[in-house]
Amino acid sequence: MRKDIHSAGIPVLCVSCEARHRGICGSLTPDQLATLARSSVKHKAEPSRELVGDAESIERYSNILSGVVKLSKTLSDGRQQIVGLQFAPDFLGRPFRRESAVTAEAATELELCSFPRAAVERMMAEQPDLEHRLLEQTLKELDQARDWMVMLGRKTAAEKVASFLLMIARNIDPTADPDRRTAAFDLPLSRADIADFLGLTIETISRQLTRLRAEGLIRIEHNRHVTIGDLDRLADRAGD
Amino acid sequence: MRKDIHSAGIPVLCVSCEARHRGICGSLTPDQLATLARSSVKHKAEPSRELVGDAESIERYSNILSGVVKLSKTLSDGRQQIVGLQFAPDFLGRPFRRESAVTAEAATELELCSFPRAAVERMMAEQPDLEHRLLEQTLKELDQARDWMVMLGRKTAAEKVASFLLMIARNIDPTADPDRRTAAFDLPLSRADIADFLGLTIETISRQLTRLRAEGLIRIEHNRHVTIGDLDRLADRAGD
DNA sequence: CGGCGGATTGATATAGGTCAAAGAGGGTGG
DNA sequence: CCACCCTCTTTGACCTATATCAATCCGCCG
Repeated sequence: MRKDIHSAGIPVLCVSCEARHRGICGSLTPDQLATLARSSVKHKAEPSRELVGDAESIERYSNILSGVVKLSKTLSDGRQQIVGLQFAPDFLGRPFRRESAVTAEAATELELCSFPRAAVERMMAEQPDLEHRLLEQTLKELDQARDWMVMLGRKTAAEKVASFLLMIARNIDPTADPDRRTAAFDLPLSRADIADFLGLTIETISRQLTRLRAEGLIRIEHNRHVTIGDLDRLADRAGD
Repeated sequence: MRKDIHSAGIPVLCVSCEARHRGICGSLTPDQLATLARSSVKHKAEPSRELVGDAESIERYSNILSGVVKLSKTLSDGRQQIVGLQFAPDFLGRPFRRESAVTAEAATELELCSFPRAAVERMMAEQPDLEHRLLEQTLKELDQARDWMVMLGRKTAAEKVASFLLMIARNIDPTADPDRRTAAFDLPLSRADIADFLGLTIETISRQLTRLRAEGLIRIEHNRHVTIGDLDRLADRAGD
């Protein structure tokens, strides 16, 4: 019965949706949610599928329901840098701008719930709390971006890789116990992506990972599955 | 007479204030502006004066009226990275958090207009447009941070220095003609600061500057005053 | 079994860091 | 007014972390 009370008037599409609680949809009234749900559509995307191109006009915004999105920028000669990773239930898209400054690409299998730009903008105008949530997420992303700037500018390759593993562990280890000592997960990124994220080359990534493995700090199976035996010990290698 | 019409009801403190137009105060009604002005205070700060310490609680927010603020982070062993520069009429402070994640320090002579935290938060609650402006500024800062991540992760020392000079030129050259070919300004940062900003050492900064000078792309007088003869030619060196 | 896209490993090169020594102003006190 | 000093900057010589180039290797799919 409790379920009925709580989901009264909640669109079917949204009933079991994570974004309704921790995501931006949490700021909407049942009515608004219903309106938005009418023009929204859930869909999936395969790894490496490009969601929004650099300098491409933005016609849809999305919530990430599961998976990881990578945001990247490319210099004219092809050098690439990943400038953000987004996880469920983040909001994907750059409000108030006709075109994106980054390329958004599925890093893993992805489930998205997308809305037409106009619908989101209308909601934003009539529901200030939506803007508030967006501001909160944007501030969080800015804080993260600044942490990464320290990492990019001042950390050694070894520290970068350790920091990266910790960041992933915190964001996608399914065993979401906040004060655990251990973690295990599938890397959402290839070695090439990790390199583009850390500002290194794929060879350096590989060498640092083997070093950590040799020292018994991590285990790697099937190239992608990582187990961290002691998060604190790894954190000591992260530099900050 | 026009002046009278436009400044009707505008607090004396704010009449000639840039932040009332381009800054966040532009979102306030004359009434709200008056209320805020009552608890706000204009003041100055000398270069290298620390405004907000890392992990320090935030009691005041400010508008930057003139000068440059540097935001930095420091690793436990002292390595430092500048993660943001703010110029007039930016809003200074991290909303919705009891403590700052960065150290804010005056890079140059500074004029600030500060408000108690409570006053700003009250305004924010009653005037959604204020949050909107804040969101806009935060998104702008995020865009910048991402550009810098590309710079930190993927550009060479030469490209970093060129990018830095262009960034400063765009932000503080007083001759604010947008489609000019040339620029001149005083560097708001010492070589050490530039190094901390670009993730390099002060020696490398110095060498790259002398190289640019030797090639006739820039002139430097009194260590701080820089003249860029041809912005486009310098932009070719910036990499993107 | 062969081919193919990662990933690892090794040998070598180099951009930028480190260490050390001079300049270059610019303020201060005699 | 000059001599000294202090801080910032430049320049030079050398070193090292990471890039680059080049083989394998490994798992997987046809």
